[in-house]
Amino acid sequence: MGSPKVRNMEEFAATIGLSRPTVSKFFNDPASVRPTTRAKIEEAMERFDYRPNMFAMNQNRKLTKNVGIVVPLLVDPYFAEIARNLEERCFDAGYRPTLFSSHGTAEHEVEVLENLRALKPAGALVAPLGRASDRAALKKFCRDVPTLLFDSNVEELGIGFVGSDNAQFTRHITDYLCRTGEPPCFFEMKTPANPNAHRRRQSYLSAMESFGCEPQVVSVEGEGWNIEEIGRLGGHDALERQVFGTKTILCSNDRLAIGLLTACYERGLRVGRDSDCSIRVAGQDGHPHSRYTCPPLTTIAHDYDGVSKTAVSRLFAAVDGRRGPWKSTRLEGRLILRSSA
Amino acid sequence: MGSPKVRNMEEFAATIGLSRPTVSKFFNDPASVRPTTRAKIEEAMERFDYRPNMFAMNQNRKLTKNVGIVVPLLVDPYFAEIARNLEERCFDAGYRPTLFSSHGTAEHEVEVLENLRALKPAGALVAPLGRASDRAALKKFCRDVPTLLFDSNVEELGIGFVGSDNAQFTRHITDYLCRTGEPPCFFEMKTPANPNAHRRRQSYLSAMESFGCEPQVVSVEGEGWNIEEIGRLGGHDALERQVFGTKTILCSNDRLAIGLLTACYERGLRVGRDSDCSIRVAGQDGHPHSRYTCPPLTTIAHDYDGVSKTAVSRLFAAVDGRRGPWKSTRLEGRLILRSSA
DNA sequence: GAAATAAATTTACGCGTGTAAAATATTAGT
DNA sequence: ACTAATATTTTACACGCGTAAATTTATTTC
Repeated sequence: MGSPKVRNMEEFAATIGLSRPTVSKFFNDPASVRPTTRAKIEEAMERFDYRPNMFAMNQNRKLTKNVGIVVPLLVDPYFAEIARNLEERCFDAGYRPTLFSSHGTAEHEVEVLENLRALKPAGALVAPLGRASDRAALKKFCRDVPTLLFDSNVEELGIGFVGSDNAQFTRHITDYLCRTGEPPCFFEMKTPANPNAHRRRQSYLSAMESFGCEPQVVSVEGEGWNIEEIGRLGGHDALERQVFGTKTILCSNDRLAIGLLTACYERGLRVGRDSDCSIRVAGQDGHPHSRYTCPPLTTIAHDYDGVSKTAVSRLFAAVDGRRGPWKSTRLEGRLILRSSA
Repeated sequence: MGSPKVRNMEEFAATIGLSRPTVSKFFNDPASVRPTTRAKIEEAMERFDYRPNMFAMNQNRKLTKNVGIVVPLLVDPYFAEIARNLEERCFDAGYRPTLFSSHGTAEHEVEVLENLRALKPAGALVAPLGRASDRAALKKFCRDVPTLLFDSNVEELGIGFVGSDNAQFTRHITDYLCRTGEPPCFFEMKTPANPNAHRRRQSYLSAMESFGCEPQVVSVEGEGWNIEEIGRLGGHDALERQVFGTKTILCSNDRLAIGLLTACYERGLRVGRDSDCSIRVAGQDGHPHSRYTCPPLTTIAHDYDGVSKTAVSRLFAAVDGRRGPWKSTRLEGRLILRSSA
């Protein structure tokens, strides 16, 4: 208990009778010092529970083990989940991940990038805000640190992009909906924060066209990230005014679908594919919560593991010098059939 | 565009013809330098977009504006939400919040605390893991940096504790359930990760006793943080074996309730307080998603704003030297009546 | 306009660490 | 036991910045 406070590596080294650089070498690689000194250091670590200052370490280090992970918003379980997945993989690869959230605004995004740069990261995994992102700041960051973009692509920045094939997502689920019933109407936000939304709408339009169906898009008002509520209110409005031309609704994303499901519930509409149901609702994303809606939401899920695995391995390849040309990888989604559609 | 790279404050100051400390003073307080030099610096900031290294700044600073926020798990929307709330308040107060997640394990928790300490924070807001936490490490941390505990209390550490009055939560909602129908059965995890769960069970037991009702607790198996699934599986099992003695079920938390709701749905049980419903389900927490379950979940919500406001103001009071004796504040929950119970 | 005073700036050192080059200790070979 | 080769440790400087004390410059007073 009576651990005398050892404030820095200098003092710590002194208590053992070694010089600081020797101890520094030990922390960098315990096998690089003589077994006897190593034992002495390890013994001292028990007595004084000293640990080197992570930030001072990285200050003057040539190659750090830091990896920055930036997501637009942590309160969205989708980002929280993929961030957790990425963090774990970095950690297992011997790197030290640090998570940042842009809080949904471009100002925070550039600030976060600036702070991240100060960490001298070996690399970064960033999911940009998209439309709203400060292109110049992002570009400058990518020029300085090996960066792999994920979730949403912005130009051809960094070492590459890994994300989902949104076009395939929408085409696939639209196809499923067409083959199992009425062609779907597309339910989306008028001004979505995420650029993937545009790609999904485009894909819906072209898919419908190729199936020889008449596309129909319902865009609801609403700003910000409280997407479930936007879906609920917009759903009520659309249902009230009967602007859905069909009984099948494909939502631009799961959070919107969750809100719409609630609107349906509140209006006493039975949702599902059974004959006694009056409406079918499908989402897109494979949101952690989609399993627990009622009825459970039919959706097309991101390949979380595939995306994070590919992203991390490609980043580390670049960090290790095996940097190829800029490359974009878009993974296909997996259709999750549940009872909502 | 042709911004010549300025690597550090020294180089930046040189381009203006000033010494570094002057520029340092400027960044610390722009009003502390002569208006003419201030203009020169600001002009140079435009040309070379230089920003000081945040971590180097804090290295030798007497009082930083850093505030560490530690939560057990970011994938839980409850923690994500309260963390966001706290971050915003810190930011608005002129502080620089940094968010850390313990990833649900004690090892990560001590590591996170250690890294946080290296940031030389002015203060910290930490939600400990609870039972699993490394007491000694937490104690040592609290001794060194002004720390306010939130969500779950561990001994009387730091400058105080701010959280919810779990006893009141359970008593209040138990009271409501008793007065509006059958007394509830308590549905919980056998080995919950969060210590608040124990308090809630105790409160349920004493509340039932004081109402003169026979308490009944159903504890389900399951480790880890995939609580919805634990609730769903445990719910199926309990429903199958008919171990719920009543038609009213109070869950230890909302995530468990969400899982139970899904189990009910899958078994074709109508949930709600209407006469045609066979079961009532209530949760506790006011989880961001509880609004969107179906039926919408009756629950008792944390006073998110109250907790974060109190936590932040008390921390800053202590940071500013106005540190009173250790104090615990437990805020009451707000009953949210929805149709599930 | 010189002296006194106030304000701004610079000098010099410190924070806790990494790292190349120099010095020292250890081991191998004879 | 002695020298050469090698492994280990130390010396010396670097990183990007804060800050007290000393110095310079600007402002006020008479």
